[in-house]
Amino acid sequence: MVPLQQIKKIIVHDAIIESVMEYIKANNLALGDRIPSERFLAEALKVSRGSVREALKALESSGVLEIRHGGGTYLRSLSSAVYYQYTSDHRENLEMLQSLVQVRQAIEEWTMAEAARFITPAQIKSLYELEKKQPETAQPNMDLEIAVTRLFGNAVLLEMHEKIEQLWKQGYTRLGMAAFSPKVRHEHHLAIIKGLESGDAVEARAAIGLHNRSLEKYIAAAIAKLGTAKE
Amino acid sequence: MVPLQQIKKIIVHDAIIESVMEYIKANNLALGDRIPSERFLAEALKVSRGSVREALKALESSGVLEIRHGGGTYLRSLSSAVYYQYTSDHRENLEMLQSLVQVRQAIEEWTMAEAARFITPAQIKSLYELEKKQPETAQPNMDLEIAVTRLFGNAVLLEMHEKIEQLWKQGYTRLGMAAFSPKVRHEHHLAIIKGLESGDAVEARAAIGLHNRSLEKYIAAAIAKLGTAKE
DNA sequence: GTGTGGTAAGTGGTCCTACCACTTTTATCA
DNA sequence: TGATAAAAGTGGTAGGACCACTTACCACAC
Repeated sequence: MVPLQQIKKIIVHDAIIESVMEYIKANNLALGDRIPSERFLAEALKVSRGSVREALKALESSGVLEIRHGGGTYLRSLSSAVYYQYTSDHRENLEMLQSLVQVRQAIEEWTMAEAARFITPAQIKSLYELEKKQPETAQPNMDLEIAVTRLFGNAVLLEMHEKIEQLWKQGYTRLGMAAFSPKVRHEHHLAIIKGLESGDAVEARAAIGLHNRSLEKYIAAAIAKLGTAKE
Repeated sequence: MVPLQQIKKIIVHDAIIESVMEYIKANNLALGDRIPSERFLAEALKVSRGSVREALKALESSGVLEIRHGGGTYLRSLSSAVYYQYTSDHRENLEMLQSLVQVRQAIEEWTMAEAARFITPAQIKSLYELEKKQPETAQPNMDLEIAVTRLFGNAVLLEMHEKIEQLWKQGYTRLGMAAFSPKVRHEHHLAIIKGLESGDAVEARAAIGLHNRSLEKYIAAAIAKLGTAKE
C-alpha cells in the first residue's frame, strides 16, 4: 500500500515574498534599486494585486523594502538576518557566525563587566547551579551569558541578546557543525562566573573575552578549511 | 514671515496598526488571546478589509500576531521593542530611552575601544568632517557612533546599532522632547574622536562612556520630573 | 537660457464586491 | 448520547474602480 502523498498547500502571500527575494538575489540588486511595480508583479506572477501588496508590505515592515507613494518600491537594506534566512549556503552561514562573534563580544563584555559591580552572592550561586546542570552536549549554548543579561532587568537589552543567541544556534544547526568543545566551554564558563564573583570589572571582561576569542578562532578555522577545500 | 505649517497626512495602514496595538494594550490582552476578526475591525474602524489585512499582515511578519486560516487572529508575542515601537505613552517612551541608553553603552563602548586599535588617520579625518557638518539642531543624532560601527564591515553589528538608533530617534521625536544639548553633544563627540585618535582603547572607552552617562542622567531627570508631576 | 506652471503617464493607497478554503459551532438524527 | 451533517464565522484570493502622489516632459513667459 502506497501511502497517500501529502498535499502541499501554497500560500500565495509567502510564495510572493520568496519570488521577490529570489528576484533581488538573482538580479544582484543594489541598495536603492527599484523593484517592479505592484501591477507588473501581479501580472507576472499571476496573482492579484492585493496579494502582492500584502507581501510587499510585510517586506517593508521588516525593513527590506521602501515603498514610496506614487514613486515606486525600492530595495532599502538587505538585512543580513533576512538575507541569511533565504540562503542555506555554507560559507554565508559561517560568515554570519563570524559576524555574530563580534556582536556577542560587544554585548557580553559590557554585561559581564557591569554585572560584576552589582551581582549578589545569591545570584552567583544560581549561576553555578545553572552551569552545573548544563549537559555536555554538542549543542551550542549561551544560557549562562543570557542569564547574566537577565539580571539587568532591561527588556530591550535582553531581547537583543536573545536574538543573537537565536541566530547563533540557527547558524550552528544549519551547518551541522561540530560544536565548540563542551569541555572547554564549561571551563570558560566557570572562569566567567569566577570573574563575576571577584567583583572586578576588568577580570570579568577578560574572562568573557577569552571565551569569545576562542569561538572566533574556531569559526575562522572552519572558514579557512572551507577556503582550501574549494580551491 | 511665518513659515507654512506642514500638512500631516493620514496613512490608513499605519493608523490601523496603531489602533490594533492600542486595543491590545487597553484591553490588557495576554499571549494567545484573540483579536477581533478582519471584517469586524474594518467595520469598526470604517476602513476596507483589504487595508485591515495589510496592517495585520505587517504585524504578523514582525511576530506580534498569529493568523490562522479560518480560525481567527491571536496575540503571539509582545516583544518590548515592538511594544515600544507602537506606544505613544510618555512614560513608556522614556522607559524605552532609558533601556536604550544601556544598550548603546554596551555596543558603543566596545566599538570605540576596538576601533581605536585599527582606525587610520584618514578615517579619523573623515570623522572630524562628519562631525563638522552636523548642524547644531535639536535633532537627536548618533551619526558619529554609527559611522564608527560601519568601519568594522560587520553587517549584523551595523544593523543592530542602526536599529537602536532608529528606536532612539523615534522615542525622542515622539516625546517632542527637548534634545540633549547639541553643544555638549558636539563637545563629547570631539572627545570621542580624540579618544579614537589616541589609539588607546581605554581612553576611547572613557570618552564614549562619559557621553552616554550624560544621556542617561538626562533621561533619568526627565523621568523624575514626570514622576513628581503625576503625584 | 531659465524657471514657471501645466499636463499626462505611471505608481502606490484605498475601497468594494464576490467567492473560495478552512475552522468552529450548532443542529440534526440514528 | 454520540456521531454526523449543516451552518455560521473567519481568513485567503481575485479583480475592478477610483483616489493620491510622484515623476518626466513640454510649452510658455521672462
